[in-house]
Amino acid sequence: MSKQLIRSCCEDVSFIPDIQKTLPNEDELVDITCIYKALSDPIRVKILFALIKYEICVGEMVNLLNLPQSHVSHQLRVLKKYNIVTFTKEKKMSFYRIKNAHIKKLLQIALENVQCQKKK
Amino acid sequence: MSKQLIRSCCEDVSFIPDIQKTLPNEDELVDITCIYKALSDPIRVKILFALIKYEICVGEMVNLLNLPQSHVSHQLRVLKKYNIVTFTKEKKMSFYRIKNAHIKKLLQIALENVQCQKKK
DNA sequence: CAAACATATGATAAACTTTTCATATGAATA
DNA sequence: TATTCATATGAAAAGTTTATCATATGTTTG
Repeated sequence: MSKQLIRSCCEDVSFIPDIQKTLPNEDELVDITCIYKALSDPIRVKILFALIKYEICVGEMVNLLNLPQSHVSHQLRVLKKYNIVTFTKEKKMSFYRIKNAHIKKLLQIALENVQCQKKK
Repeated sequence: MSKQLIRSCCEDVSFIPDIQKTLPNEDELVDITCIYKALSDPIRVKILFALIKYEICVGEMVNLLNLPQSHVSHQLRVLKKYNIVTFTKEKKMSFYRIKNAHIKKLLQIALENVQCQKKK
């Protein structure tokens, strides 16, 4: 399934220009990193797995996670800042959901990887 | 394409038991978080994008990234610790590669997301 | 329009990460 | 076997993130 990798070694002919061509540009790298940073906390990941099938208000997340309300709000702030979630206000409440299908896919693949590794 | 989300609100009937059933368990959550933590630094992400098509020795990464060798080694240590990369020793050198296809997919999807968002 | 409620924000201490320099390890070659 | 070279490790300063408390904002209902 996986293609043969080219070997780039500091002693041989340099592949560095070829490698450079395959890399995302600096802005893209930073943006990619921000997505992963948003996903690198267990509370935020728990919130996100909950949001795969449900649209949830902050009070309900507080009940689900058993954490102080301000802590939940701060975590949601990180997720908003990095464009991972969005929300709708309705009555006094804010209902959060995952912003797009890529994010759901990232969650699903990481879970698959973890479950796969466990088997070995 | 995306199914309708169920709305869970702290004022109505509680969906919390249903939500709990959909969540990964605590160990899985931590392991998932570790993958994202490993990917949440621009230098590590740059190394990983390079490793998608190439198997690269430490010295060559130093040339590619223009960073002190010890810095590159420390970053590789993080990637090894979280099971993102593996390596083969040959002569004096260590050649690194991405551990599995899930990791490559995570990189590809985050890049797609970033490129998609930019268009909007 | 005042009280109550849901959510957001700010400040701060504690915990963790990143980066650097110096140095250790261990393999290969002279 | 001594030297050189490639990589890894350790310690420490600087920077970042998380968790908490207190409080602010803004909407709704009495």
